[in-house]
Amino acid sequence: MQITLPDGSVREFDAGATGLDVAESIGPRLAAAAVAVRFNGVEWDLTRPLPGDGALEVITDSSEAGLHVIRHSAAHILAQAVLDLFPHATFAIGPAIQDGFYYDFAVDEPFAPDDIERIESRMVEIIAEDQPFVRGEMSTADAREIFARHRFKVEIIDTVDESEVAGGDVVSAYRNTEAFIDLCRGPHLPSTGRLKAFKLQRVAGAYWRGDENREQLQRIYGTAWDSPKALDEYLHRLEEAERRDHRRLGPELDLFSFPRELGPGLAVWHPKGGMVRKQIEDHSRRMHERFGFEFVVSPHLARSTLWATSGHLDFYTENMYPPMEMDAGDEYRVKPMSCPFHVLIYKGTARSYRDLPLRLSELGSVYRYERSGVIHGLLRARGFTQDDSHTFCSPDQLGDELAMHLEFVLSWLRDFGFEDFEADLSTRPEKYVGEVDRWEQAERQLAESLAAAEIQYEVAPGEGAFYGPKIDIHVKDAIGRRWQMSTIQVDFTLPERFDLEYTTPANDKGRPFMIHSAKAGSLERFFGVLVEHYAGAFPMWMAPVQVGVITVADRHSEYAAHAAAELRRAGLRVEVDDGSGKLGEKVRRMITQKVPAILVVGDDDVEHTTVGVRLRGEDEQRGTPLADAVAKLGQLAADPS
RNA sequence: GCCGGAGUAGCUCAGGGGUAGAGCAGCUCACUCGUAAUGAGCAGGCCAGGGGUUCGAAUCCCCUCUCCGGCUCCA
Repeated sequence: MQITLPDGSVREFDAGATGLDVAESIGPRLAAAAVAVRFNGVEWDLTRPLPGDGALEVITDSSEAGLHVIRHSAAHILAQAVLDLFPHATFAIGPAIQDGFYYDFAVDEPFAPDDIERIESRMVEIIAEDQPFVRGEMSTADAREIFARHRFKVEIIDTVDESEVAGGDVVSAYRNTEAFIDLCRGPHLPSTGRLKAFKLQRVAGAYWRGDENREQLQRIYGTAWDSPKALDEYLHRLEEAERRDHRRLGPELDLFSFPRELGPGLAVWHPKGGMVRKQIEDHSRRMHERFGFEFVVSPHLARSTLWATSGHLDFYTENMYPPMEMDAGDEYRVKPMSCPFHVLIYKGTARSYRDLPLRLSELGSVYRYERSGVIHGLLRARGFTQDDSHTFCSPDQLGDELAMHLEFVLSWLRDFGFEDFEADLSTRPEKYVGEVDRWEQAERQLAESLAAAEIQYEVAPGEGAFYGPKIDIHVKDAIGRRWQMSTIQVDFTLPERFDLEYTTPANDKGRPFMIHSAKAGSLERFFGVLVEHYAGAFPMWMAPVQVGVITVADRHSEYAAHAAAELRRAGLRVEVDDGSGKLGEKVRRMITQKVPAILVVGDDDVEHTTVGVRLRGEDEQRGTPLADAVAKLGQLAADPS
């Protein structure tokens, strides 16, 4: 048979040749790294005979697809180990995921930490035995018999049966011992011995099929890589992420805290964190002003009837704090969003097309009753402040407005050191409100604005909110993690619900579009991500203390105060340490507090009106004239505007 | 909310039925020093909260709260 290789060449192989045979014919190194192949676009086991002529690509162990194969195989070995050690256990599903894999089990008793060690040891034995993964196909009827004891597998077989896919009554399974077989589409490693680096990480509860009304299973998470080195690097990345964790750096750098007395998810910002927040807020206001927004302010409470009109009581109640009964029949709710207030500002006057677009912006503090298990530091709090804006525009303005909002968001994110963006365009879901042609206009114009901004994006069909399509912008942080903060959403509902109108040039009544947009998302989450992105070492313009002045000895205090005054006059935030500690200790404190610029003053400096300058990550420069240092630091501390 | 783990000084942690320990941070004193930890002393705790078992509980048991890892959800 004839196999076309990735380089376009065609080679002749005997019937029944496998992907491994083809890989070996190309070269031994490739064959050693191969974990599977892609045959005519379909992933295929390395040792499975190829069915005839076709194009073949080799999937190597370090590629994304290869790691997927490795992790999926690791999941099978995990299941085998668990079924060996826990005869009453039954297994559900075990996919490969980002960086690893998991498998879900139903067991009599939840796994204990030392169970995980035993399971890991058993996996090591299975790997040492180098059992082959043997693929087989069977009818769903036979599969039902083989897996009769495993109720979740039977349920999976049932859904295969119900599906309309061609050949839907045949399933594949992989067997690596007489005792262990698992339903699986594949492909897998040729044998268990090819799993070279894995580690079980933790156990957690997880609902069967992700449905909280169904049985909760025990999920074991693990990670697997193509080599011990890659595994080590991954574990190091995890440690690095832990070191940057904003919940750890927050208290260390005295930025914020979550006093128990306040309740879960409610933070207080300390002076240092508050100073950084002020920089973010100031920048937000500058940017909003530049992009043509006006500033509004709304209260934290409103009558429940407002939330009934807006629809929040229908679709958002479980996230709202319970009502406060005032006088008879007068009930209030704390706001979970600012939109209805801005809508009322729009509605406060008869609007003409000449008023549009009307762009309203607010740093609006909102409170959402998040379920206790989901709270996560500043990244998911119960009280937070959104840099919220609502733009009201006519249909013909929508395209330009969306493009402007996207430009705003991208420019905002770049100012905070994010360069790598991806967007999701979420389109009309099954349950939606509004007219289809408005949806289509909005979706088309969102897509056009993304294309114009040259942002890579994916369409998430049906993932839009019921009230309109949206763009979510994801950024990649310094250690490669993705965060979603900014969002641009078109809304058809609120203008309807509040019956918003404007008078058109033809003296008709038009209904405006409404665009919700948050650039930072919430100041809390944005700040939390920034802390982790910068590992607490904020760029100078944001740093709570921009310059630390340190004395060599007590007799330099007066000169240090003079230098500090000069720096403050230049607009810099300065902290002086003229304590009696040793110089090294004082420098160390400034460095661990991530102060970006350190000035040291001693005898020479007093004599020559100079300072020793030490910038973050650079060597010290002694004898810099004070005036030069002030000028230079002033420049370095300039904000992005 | 659910499953699992954990709460001992401001922080990081040791102790594990017989009356509370270290390092760092803090305070005081000495030292006056040129770029990542000077020395000594002092102070600091209802061992998360409540209930139980016991002659005796930080320690064992039960309940609650909070935090951590997930599930679900999300700015």
